[in-house]
Amino acid sequence: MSAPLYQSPKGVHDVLPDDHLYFSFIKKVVRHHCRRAGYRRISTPIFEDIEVFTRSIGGTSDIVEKEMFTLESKSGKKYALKPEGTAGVVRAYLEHGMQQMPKPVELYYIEPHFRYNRPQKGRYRQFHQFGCEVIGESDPAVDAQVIYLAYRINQDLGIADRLSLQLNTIGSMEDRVKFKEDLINFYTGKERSLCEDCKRRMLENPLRLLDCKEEDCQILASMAPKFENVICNESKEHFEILKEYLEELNVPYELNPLLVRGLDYYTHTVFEFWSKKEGSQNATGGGGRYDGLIEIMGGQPTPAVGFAAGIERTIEYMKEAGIRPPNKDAVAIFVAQLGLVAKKKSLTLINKLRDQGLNVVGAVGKDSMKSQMGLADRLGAQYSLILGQIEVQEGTIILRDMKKGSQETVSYEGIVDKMVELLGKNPLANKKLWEE
RNA sequence: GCGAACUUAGCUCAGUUGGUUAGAGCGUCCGGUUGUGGUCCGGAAGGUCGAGGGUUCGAGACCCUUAGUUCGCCCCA
Repeated sequence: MSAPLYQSPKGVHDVLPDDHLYFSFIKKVVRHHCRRAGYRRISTPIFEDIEVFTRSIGGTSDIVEKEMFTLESKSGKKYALKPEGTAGVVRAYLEHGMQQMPKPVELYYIEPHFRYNRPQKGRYRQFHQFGCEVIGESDPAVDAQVIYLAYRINQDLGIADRLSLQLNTIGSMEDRVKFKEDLINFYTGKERSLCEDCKRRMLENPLRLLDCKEEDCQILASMAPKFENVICNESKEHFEILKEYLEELNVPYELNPLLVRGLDYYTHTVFEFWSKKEGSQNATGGGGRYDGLIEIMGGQPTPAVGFAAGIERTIEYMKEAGIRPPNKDAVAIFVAQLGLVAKKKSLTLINKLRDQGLNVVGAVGKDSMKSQMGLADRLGAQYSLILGQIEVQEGTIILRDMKKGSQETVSYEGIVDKMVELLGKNPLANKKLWEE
């Protein structure tokens, strides 16, 4: 079957068991750190009224212009699959009156997202992000703590030193409007010296003009108006204090005056985690402050900060770093059996072992000892328990250490306790899972 | 959305200037006599060479179309 009848659509992929080891691990680390910092988990729908996104992200952003998966109901209502997390969280915040909650409101999410763009490695049409939002506090200490949380998660995932934190401030919304005007004024009349891309950038995203790699454009960029001259004092001060906090927290960062983010709602602080390696799709995540967004979405003016990171890209970097997540699926015990009576008896034994919190697999549909042991080996079982007709009669069972290759015949009576002793007690054993 | 490369068994890849029944390694399954794995030996299954069309006596190899993947641009997760 070299050409399967069906395959997954372009740019979307199955998450296979081996990759779920990474997914589960990342989820665990994220939950652990968010919980400790007082965040609570939120999930928003996979699709929303399209305006939730167009209004928040900004009509001229790439995401809204060409990367949204749109849906239309039979009655003509327009929806879009969520391309990022913040818009939906803010919508939920306002819809459920979370303004009433003690401030700041701290929320985190681990969710699939969708963008209709041309797939490449690390850039898919369905991808997963974890992220967090802190709503209702403007103090730069919160920015610092959000950045620290992201950094700390990267540390526990083993990729912190492979990433560099790029940091910048983009001022208030007014500052940026003013700066864009200044830039356009400066470049007007100089279009002839610009490359084709920059001519387009001038109309679509003037801030990107400063970032062009063409030599002529760089010369012009070096003479262009400086953002420092436009930025308001409040934003400058906010940024200065943030940098001090980051130093106090020992979070290394690089100032990057050219860092701008693709979503319109950001204000003041912006940051991204970039790979230290050369490459294009190299940001694992990023975020920033969005003090204007809640008002844009119909709420009271409310300051907020957040960040989000891509799980697929994070996994890429973990693999590069040689990080192997723990395998909670590993089989501890394989139960082999011979004869009908033994098979029947083994079914109960398997369940008793499982109830002790052990991962146990039994042979089903395999009759020869040889193929059963072969299976135990390939499953990577630490121990095999062998129950045959003789053992059933004698009230014994064979316990085989697969790694050592040695085995002994022990009493069937105490085998469950013995296995628990050998493999370590599981705190969840014999306990209702909903009890703390 | 633009430019380019790639696409042969489950996986990683061979396949000489177009020529007989398309190969290897790994993996899978089954054996190497009585109830035992990982090594070794033997055997088997598995491919209409991404799909569709064309050129040719003849195409995995050449041409066109299409799909997917990857790289660059754009942008970001």
